[in-house]
Amino acid sequence: MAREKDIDKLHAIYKATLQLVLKQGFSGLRMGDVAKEAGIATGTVYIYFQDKNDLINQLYLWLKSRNVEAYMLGYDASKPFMNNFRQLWYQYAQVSLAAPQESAFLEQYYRSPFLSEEVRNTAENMLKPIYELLAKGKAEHLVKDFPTELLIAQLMGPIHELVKFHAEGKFSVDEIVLEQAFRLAWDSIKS
Amino acid sequence: MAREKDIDKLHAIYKATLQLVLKQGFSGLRMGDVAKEAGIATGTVYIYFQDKNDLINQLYLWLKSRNVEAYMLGYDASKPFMNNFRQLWYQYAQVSLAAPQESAFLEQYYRSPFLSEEVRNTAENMLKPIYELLAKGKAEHLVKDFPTELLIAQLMGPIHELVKFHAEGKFSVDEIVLEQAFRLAWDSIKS
DNA sequence: TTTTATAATGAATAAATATTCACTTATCTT
DNA sequence: AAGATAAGTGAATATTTATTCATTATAAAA
Repeated sequence: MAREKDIDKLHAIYKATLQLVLKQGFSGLRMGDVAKEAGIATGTVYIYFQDKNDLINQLYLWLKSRNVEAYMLGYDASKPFMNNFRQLWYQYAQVSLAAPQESAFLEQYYRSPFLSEEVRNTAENMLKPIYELLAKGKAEHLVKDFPTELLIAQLMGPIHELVKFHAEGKFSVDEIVLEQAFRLAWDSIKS
Repeated sequence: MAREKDIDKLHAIYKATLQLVLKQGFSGLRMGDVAKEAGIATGTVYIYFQDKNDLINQLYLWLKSRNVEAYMLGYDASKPFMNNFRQLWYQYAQVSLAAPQESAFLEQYYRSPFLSEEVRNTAENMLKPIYELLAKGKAEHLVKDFPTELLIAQLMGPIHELVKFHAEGKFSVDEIVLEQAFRLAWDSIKS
């Protein structure tokens, strides 16, 4: 009973926090600034989050699940390996490139000391379908019989790196480059 | 004339800072702790560094140059492409794996808002020989004629990713895995 | 409409911590 | 050996900032 929490305020806090963290890093993040940017009072932030650390953890989880949802769109384990591989690779790349700052945040904070073990594990679990897909590719002799973790590193690494280049404006990733990148990825792991 | 700065103290400060940043992140870094860990007085840190930000920037530069020096060891642009490529790839991977935390620090802070533009550029320049090597490989038709940045991303990305896995203890990178990783790298970019 | 539980506020509080500085110590020069 | 210059110290200061809390506003339930 009584008044309910406002989902819009929650989202406003998330957005404000992301923006500030990207601009100034975690150490530059002030709860007062978050509140100001979100258009609410300082104390209100503490109604939605226990403390600063909780806020960062929840933000991470929020962004990560939106992210996973986006690149897993239309994924269906029963489809042939190559279809799923191509689709997943492109979607992961495109989603990452479309919001490079969010990707950078997710990448950076996954290893930061701020994330709780629990949140880290939750994020880890979201990669499961990718592991399973590669296992399938190996079983069908389409992919080199190397450790799955190695293959994952080989596939995700270049995308992460490209996203960073792209975000820095050092190198623009267009359609053509994306196709070239996919070719590199596939040439790399195909058996 | 008069007393000179003590290089051992400088290094002690660097080491203390690195250790603390790795454990608690930049936001958890306290100048008092740095001094304590380095076995000197708080004020002394300010004789060696202007402020906290300067300390982080200088630390980055210090680690980066040691890092580059280590993996560039024995590099000689006049040797055949494949020799240099193999050597550089292995050295980069081994150096990174040998000190995964330092590598993580370098990777993470390269994109952080704390690094000054100048330091960032200096770091960027250190990659030049790698760019030149790949350009040579393309010119000799040994490597796919794709943008150099794309090839760099394809080569460095997986190593960075592997180092992270390795550091987390999620996946142990031994001799065999390293050979497999090299094979993936080469299969990927060879023309 | 009244009651009630909870959201929202933001000034005040409580810490935390970067930085300074008056003073001491060490080392170099003459 | 004396003087000069800069390193080294760490308690005191200044500042920044997370968090609290007394109070008010709001929406759901009775």
